[in-house]
Order: sequence, then C-alpha cells, then structure tokens
Amino acid sequence: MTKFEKNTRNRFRKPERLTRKKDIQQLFSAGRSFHLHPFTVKYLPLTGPDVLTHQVLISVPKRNFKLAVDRNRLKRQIREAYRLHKHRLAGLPDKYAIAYIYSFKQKLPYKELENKLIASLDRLKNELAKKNNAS
RNA sequence: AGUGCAGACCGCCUUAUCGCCCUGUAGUAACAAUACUAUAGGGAGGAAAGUCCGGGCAACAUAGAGCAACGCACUUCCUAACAGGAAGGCGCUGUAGUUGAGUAAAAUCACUACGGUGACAGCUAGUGCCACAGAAAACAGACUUCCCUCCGGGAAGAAGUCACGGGUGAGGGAGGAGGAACCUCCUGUAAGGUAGGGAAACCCUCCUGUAGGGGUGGGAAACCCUCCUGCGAGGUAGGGAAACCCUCCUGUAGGGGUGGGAAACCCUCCUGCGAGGUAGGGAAACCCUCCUACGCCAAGGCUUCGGAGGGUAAAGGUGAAAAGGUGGGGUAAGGGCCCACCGCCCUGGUGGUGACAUCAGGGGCACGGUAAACCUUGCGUGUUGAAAGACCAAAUAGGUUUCGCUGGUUGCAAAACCGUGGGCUGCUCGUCCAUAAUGCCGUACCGGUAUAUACCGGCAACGGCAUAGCGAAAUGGGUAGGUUGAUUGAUCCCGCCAGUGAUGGCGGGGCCAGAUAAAUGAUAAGGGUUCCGCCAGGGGCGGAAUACAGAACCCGGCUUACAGGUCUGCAUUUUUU
RNA sequence: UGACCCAUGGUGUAACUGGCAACACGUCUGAUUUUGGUUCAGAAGAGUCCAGGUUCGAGCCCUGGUGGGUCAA
Repeated sequence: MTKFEKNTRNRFRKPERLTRKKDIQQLFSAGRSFHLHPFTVKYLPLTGPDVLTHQVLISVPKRNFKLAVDRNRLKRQIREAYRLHKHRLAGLPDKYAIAYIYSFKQKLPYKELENKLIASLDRLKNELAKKNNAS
C-alpha cells in the first residue's frame, strides 16, 4: 500500500495525472478500451519503478464543444467525480494509465456524470480483476 | 417619472464542507535538492475571444545606398510604436433659428447653433476601363438639325405654284395769278403717266384691260370675231392749311328813336363803305404722312427636293454620366462671341504652426467618372517568433576534427604512494575515479663478425612517424526530461501641477494569477437584481432568469460577443408645484 | 502557436480584365417500347455563406464576421 492510497482524504494531486507524452502515446496506440454512455475509457498497465498510483487523463474533444469554457467545466466536473470515487479502484495488483474521453455532444448535469463515472469505475475494476485471474 | 440617442462605468454577493495551483514561514525525512504535514496570504476578463495592427524581448543576419515586396495616406499634436487616440480643417448630412436672400405662399440658397458621418494624397504624370442605349462615352469631332452664298430668266439641277413679292405711283423747280384750273420753260428717273369733247357736277363717245354671259359667227382644234352687262382712270384715311364767306370787335358816313342831358354830347337801332384784328366759325385749292386701282420699271418671287462652298455646336432624350451653369446682349444662325452672378484654374496679399480661410487681380475655361483599376508621389518596414532563445543532467552510448597522455618509487605479485588527467551541474578545500600498448625509422650507446669501411643483433636514453587505447575540447545528429525565459511593469491607486484635450511631469503609497496533458471546481444554505403570477396595495408568498465568455511570454490599441444595472449630457412626453 | 485555402441549383464543378449566373448528373413531363432500361424532346429548380462598403453596376474589388479544410511543429 502506497502512502497515497493510505490517505483517507480524497485528494487528487500531480502524480495521479498522466503527463508523460510517451505514456499517452502508448496508451492510445496499445491500450484496451470500452464505452459506457458518455465516456470512452482507455486503460493500459504502467511499468517502471516510479509508478506509485494510477494515472488518469481526462479529455473533452474540441470537435464536440467549441467553447473553452464548456470543455474546462466538463473536465473539472469529471475530475471532481473521479477524486471522490477513485477508492473504488483500490485493491488491484498493478497500476494503470486510464484515459476518460467525454464523447457526447451535450452537457450533462453533475449528478448524472457522477453516477455514470461510478458505474464506469466498477466495470473497469471487474475487467481488470478478470484479466488478472485469467493470466 | 417614462422613452430615445450619445458618452463613461459596473458587470452578482456571503458563509460552510471537501478539493486544486502559487508564494512565505515552521516541522519531518542527517544537510542541500525534493517530497510530505501544519499554518498564513494570493488565485481569470472587459472583452482573457478574434489574431486584425503596433511595440518590448530573444536568436540569426547586417559597410553604405538602391530595387523589389508589403503597409500607411486632410492637418497639427500625443505616444515606445501604431491602421490607435486628441484637437482642428474640408466634404456630405440631420435638427433648430426667423437671421438674411428668394416667393403670392412655398420650395430653395446662404448664415448661425447643436449634432451625425467620411479608407479624406494624386485621374490638369501616364496607361486602362466606362456593358446596353445613344449622333457622340473623351485629342472632341462625324451625323441630324439650324443659318448664309452660289447652281435659272431665254437660259437652266428638278418639280410645283403665283403674278402674290420689290420699286414707282397722283413727280420736282421757276415765271404769270390771291389761289386753282390752265399756259410756257427747265429738270431728275430703270420707270415716274391718267384718252377725247363739254365751263362743270356729270353726260356722251372711243380705246384698252379684265370678269361674266350670249351668238343657226368663223375654224379640225388651239383660238379668233362679234354683242350685252359689270369693274377700273384714286381714297367717307390722319394731320396742317391760303384765297373766300359768316359772326364779333374797332372805325367812318347817312338815317331813325314819345332815348338821356340845360347843352356839348352820350346811348341805342338800321343801312352803306373801307381798313384792320395774336378773335371765333365755316370753307376747302393745296401741302405732308399713310394707303391704293390700272399702268409703268427692274426682275421673276415663293415653296419643296437636290448639288457645291462655308458658318455653328445652341438643339438631338439615350444613359449612371453628355463637354462649365443661369440670365441677358449680340448674330444670318449660333457659340464665353461679349457681359453679370456662380463655379473652375493661375498669381499675389492678409490671418493661421498647419490643413485651410479670406481678399484682390488675371485667364474665358483647357479640367466627365473610376486609383476598395494598374499606377505615381511621400513616409515606414532586415528575417524569424517563447515550441524564440539560454542553462543543466542522464544513457559515461556513437560519428568527425584538434590537442594531451600512455610516467616515477616500493614490491615476486596483488597493492600502496608521488605525479598527471578528470568528475562532484560557478570557485576553493575535501573527496571519488582513471593512469591501459605495439611496430617502424634516425641519432647515441652496447654486443658480435671484421684489417678498416661495412654488416647483423640489442636498446629501459633522445627525436620522429603510424596504429590502438584513455581523457578533454569543439562540432553535427537523435531520444526523453528539468531549470530558466516568466511575471516590478511604457504597472496600479491617490494627490498636485502643465496642457482646450489625448497625454505628460512630480510626490506619496501598493505588489495584484503564473498553470505547462495545463490550477478557479463540487455540494449545501442564504442573499441581491430583473421579470411573471397570486395574496393584496408600505409589503408578503411562489415561480423563472442571472449574459458574453476561461489567462498560456508581456504590454498598447482595434474589432467582434454580451443578461442586467449605474452616472452624465441632449431631445421629447406626461404629471405635480 | 504560426502560415494558407475554400464556400455558387439536390450533387459535382464553370463564370477570363466587374456588364443577362453556365454545364453535366439528378428530378419532373411527354414520345418511342408489350413493360422497364436506353434514346429523343421539353420543363422546373439559385440569386452566389452572412453583414456592411466602393462603383452607374459586385459571384468577382475592400472591410468585418460564420462555417469547413490543408500545412509546419
């Protein structure tokens, strides 16, 4: 157990974000993915000695939302929801790079976003657990 | 109070919980770096947007000048700079004014006041374009029209028509006479006259012309002959006018009066005569002007068409636009041909820093529009942009070039020490790491062969060369990171001063985001503002809305988007005083 | 972040130096055929992405905006 997961307060700091360009390219070229209504989720195991936690990337395409204000607000709301519910991913042996892509053309209220994100987190955990058992 | 326009400004607030980014302080991980924890402070905009201009900053380039390319364009000022701003000029335009001109009243023009608006250098530097229509679309002149002259009187441009048109026209002068008729003489003209008889009105006769009619006249016909009737030989025209006549006045002679008076004489009436009158009227010869029949003279005239030569550009109604405009004079007709006013151009004076304004003189006018057409003129711009650029470390990885080193002592060896080189992200100290060959040539030396020259071998000394290794530096390329650039600035607030103002100066105070796959969020509660509905009228309850929009190196502008609100000015409407 | 291009009938494209927005396919109607296709004849269908300006006149020139696309890294 790392010190980040030990923390009972739901924080979301810099190391939990996916920032390395190489990792991002790797994730988008080799990662597995599934779709759950507003989100498209991609994930890939992370390797390396420095990895202490899952790393998350949140993206809202410019194609669907022209105004920067709308994109920023959606990303902030998704990040807030992830911050409050990321503990549902605890207990996995490996650490993963995860990309949340909001692929819906209309804005959703925060409550709905939160519910959908919880569902997507549960499904992600199940898929990962299944994969580990199989291997 | 409402509405509209213009300008300036604000552009939701508070609390709690969970979070994010930056900075300071303290603590923990030995220091540092870094991370975590605690705590304090700060954390999107008027447009952060579009990326349309301008600058700072940085790298590279650069002798100077020019060309090209791009941009700008009324003036002066502000500014680091600008395509920005301020003030002004000019053009266009809105409202108001009774101020002036103008009109019947208006329209309209000018002026004044308050605004709005303009990519506002140059088409009298050049080139290009101006569809259709129209005679013509830009050197003005071709066409139509208009005007003049000529093309013909017995010859010719053609045809038609008419004697209509142009002159002359009741001539002029001298003598006789009051004057006319009349007579004599003279004279002018292209022509310039009015039959005979009678005194004359007028009548008669004749000639001629013309119009109409008749003829059992002629003739083939054209036409001729003849007869009858009508017309023509001046004017009811205008003005003047002698003789003469009448009236009146004056004079004179005679006469009358039952007029006056003593008388002289006076008054009045009648008649005659003569002379006269600035008197009145009539009369008309005649004169002047005008008109005119027939005749006469000259010549054809007029109209239309055509031809030749010339004048003119006013007219042509088309077009978005037509060759200065309006009016008058002038002309054969016209024209800036001339003139007045307006416009335009040139020159000069005055005022203004200047754009420009105004005044005077000159030019008669050449100058259509289009430069958001090419272009010309003036001014400006080196190129590239923070993913620019600078620094650091890693993989002790490679390429190329240059330089340096590949030693010494102890020791059997391992190893140690000295020296040398390098690292520890600036220097010193300190500490750590490395210190790894061989060949060839020459010189000297040693050994051998050899009488000597010479030859062979060795070499731990010196010098040189080659390869290899190690190190450093430079350079070029690749991979993935970090720090910096990068937040104290053409800064913000307040006050004073200068300036019409944009703005600038001085003084005091403040520090106000700094992310980098990229920070401002979520939840809850309350409030504010606006609108709607209900209760009801101070107010309360409920519902809805709360815009446009998110920093990315930093500034100055412009443009675009925007719920709602505040202030100021102007205009207008209503109510109250 | 920087550089650049495009927008015209339902679709794909023209319109040269500013002067009546053209062509093909498609659609519709009629003819030919037993019917369909082919073929032939004819017709309809736009005001040029939006707003403003320059000009007598704008698809074209200028300014601002909207949408779409390409390139460099």
